[in-house]
Amino acid sequence: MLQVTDIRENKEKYIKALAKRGIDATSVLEEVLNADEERRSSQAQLDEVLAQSNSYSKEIGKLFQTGETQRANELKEKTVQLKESSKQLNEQMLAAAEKLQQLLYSLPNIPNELVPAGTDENDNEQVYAEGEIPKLVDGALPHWELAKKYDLIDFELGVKITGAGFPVYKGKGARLQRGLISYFLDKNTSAGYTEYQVPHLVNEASGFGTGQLPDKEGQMYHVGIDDLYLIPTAEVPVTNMFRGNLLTHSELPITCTGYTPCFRREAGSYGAHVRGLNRLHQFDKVEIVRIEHPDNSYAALDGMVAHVKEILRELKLPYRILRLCGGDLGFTSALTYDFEVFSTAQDRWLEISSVSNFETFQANRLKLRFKDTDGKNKLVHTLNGSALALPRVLAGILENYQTDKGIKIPEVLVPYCGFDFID
RNA sequence: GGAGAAAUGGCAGAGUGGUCGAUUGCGGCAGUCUUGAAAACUGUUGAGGGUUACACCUCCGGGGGUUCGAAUCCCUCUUUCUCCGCCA
Repeated sequence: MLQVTDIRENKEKYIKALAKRGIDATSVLEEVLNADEERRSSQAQLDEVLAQSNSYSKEIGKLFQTGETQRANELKEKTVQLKESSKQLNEQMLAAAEKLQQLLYSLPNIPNELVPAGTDENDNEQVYAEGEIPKLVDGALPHWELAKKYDLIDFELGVKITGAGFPVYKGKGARLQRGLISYFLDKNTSAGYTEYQVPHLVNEASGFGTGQLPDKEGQMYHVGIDDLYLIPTAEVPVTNMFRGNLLTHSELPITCTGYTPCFRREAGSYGAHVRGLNRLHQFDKVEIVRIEHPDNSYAALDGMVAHVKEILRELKLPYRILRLCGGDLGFTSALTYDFEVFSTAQDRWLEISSVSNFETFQANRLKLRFKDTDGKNKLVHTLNGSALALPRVLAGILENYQTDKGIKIPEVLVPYCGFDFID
């Protein structure tokens, strides 16, 4: 959520920045400032009435103590009217505050200066690429056929017990998944991230905290009877562990990692691009989350990018890094780098990680602050990234490591899998 | 699921209708001492809104009520603890 105090002072900056997302925010921001003005003026009037009322009360107390009941009762009558008007003003103030809140909820984060202008994924800017694209054998298969051929994943079985987008991993396929999760967690913890196991369902307040609610409600599975949401990413429970906290500056940075399944309804897209592991309703992901001092958040973002790079380098997968353009940037993000692995058999890039700095956007909703060295309470910066999302990494491994005899296992994963070849 | 107790500032923990936005301890910050650090001592320190700055307003788990006045009394919800039941 954007900070209204900052909008008040830098309206033009916000209009300019949001234009990068293709949003003309001129009139919305005008409404924001009007609602803010309305809230403040009705609050000021209310405060005045309450101040008067408070001073009467104090006086009445004193009068009773000195036994001047007559005078006290006279004053009591004066407070009746004040009460009535305070009630009215309070309603006015709450209505304006609510309106302001709704307007602010509707506005996405403002992009960082580095974010290129653009409308969709075609305008994303490639900033890095590494790894050789392998030459595959004749008749190389896409991963969904490899999965079937070597009996690694059963998509139909998942359809039977749940529905499309809920695959069943089997045998070496299941073991490879487990190996990847352990490998990722080990990489993250040895880079200093603390491992967490968190709930896979969260309450409404957590959904609001990280920005999934209210604008992306339809993307989460909702358990109505208990009013809980299945998490779309570990980001939600992990970041919300710190909701409402006031940290000391010496506690920063806080770095967490966690493996969770992720649940996404993602309605609306069909065809070859969602075949196999390309898009799922349930998938596994290892996430890294950082809570940072504002001065350090962009250095931290670079550090996270370097960390993910190292993992992909070890896996020897060909990948590239994109800086997302304004039109493709997530609602809550100020700057995002997407990592994509090249799927040779499909001849296309698959997104496997997204690393973002949210600056104060989440922290403002979360009321997650720290006491800085100057004694002032400030909002922290939150960041997170996938390190990594499993299905497409698995797809990339299966496709890029295939030979005419079977599938090789990347060297670093062999100790985690207990085998080096799938045939 | 049933019965009882509780929820207070970053943390711990006093406070049962009127100088209580809250005693105290720890922690934090600043200083003295020290080559430096620790210890000790001194000072300072809740959050939010509002103001150029003050003033002022709100906040003692959430919501509602009683009262001129509520951390304090009443209702309700949530959570935690103890006991019982059930159970991986």
